[in-house]
Amino acid sequence: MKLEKAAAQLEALGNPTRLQLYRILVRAGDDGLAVGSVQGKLDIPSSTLSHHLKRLVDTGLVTQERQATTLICRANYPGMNALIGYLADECCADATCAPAVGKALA
Amino acid sequence: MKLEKAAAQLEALGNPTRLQLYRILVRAGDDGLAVGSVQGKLDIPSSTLSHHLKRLVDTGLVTQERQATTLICRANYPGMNALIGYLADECCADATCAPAVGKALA
DNA sequence: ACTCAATTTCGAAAATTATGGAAATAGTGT
DNA sequence: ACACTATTTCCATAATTTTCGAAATTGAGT
Repeated sequence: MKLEKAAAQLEALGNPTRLQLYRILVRAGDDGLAVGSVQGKLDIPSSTLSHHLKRLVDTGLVTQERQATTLICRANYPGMNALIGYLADECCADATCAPAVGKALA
Repeated sequence: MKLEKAAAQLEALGNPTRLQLYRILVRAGDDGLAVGSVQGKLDIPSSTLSHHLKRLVDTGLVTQERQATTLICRANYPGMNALIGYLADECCADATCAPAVGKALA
């Protein structure tokens, strides 16, 4: 993973609304969630939500799939895993940070 | 870790210059690096660097320690580990993403 | 073609961030 | 106190991000 891409993903997650949005999608699991359903949970105008969602999609952290008129959104786990891997690599490049990663695994 | 704090840390890392800066500090290891040395590696004005550095310190990703006139900066591994743990927890809350975390461990 | 529902794009205002030169500060030695 | 170096703060400007109402679009059904 290139630094530029990692930075873009980190920036995408580095906004409380978007991080919350991402959390909601993670918790929705493989079924995903329609944009409208997410809007109900976040209670923000649809155009604002659409912009945030686009950011997450553009950076590869969320995928979308059409089902009739609704758009199903899903957290893109491989994308997140790549990011976590990048951070862990950066972090572990010189020091031992296995404990925390181990905790995440458990 | 609270969502707000995680978002602040992610935002701090979500800027190419700051991510690069953090990388440099990680690679410097436990000895840390003086602000001036970092400046030499990044080649940006000192005031700009100081602003970015402050962001990383404020969010708990970097620590500083005075040594005579120079300020030694160090990557704060526990801070990063907590962030990685948070992301992993969010990610793993509903799906299995052990493979990537395992990879980070290896 | 028309209508309805879901979602995005447009356009514009407010807020925040990024950048860096110049001045101020802090620390050490003389 | 003075000089010197390292770093930060002050200040302003440019750029980007956030926000959201209104209009446009997309897709399905009639």
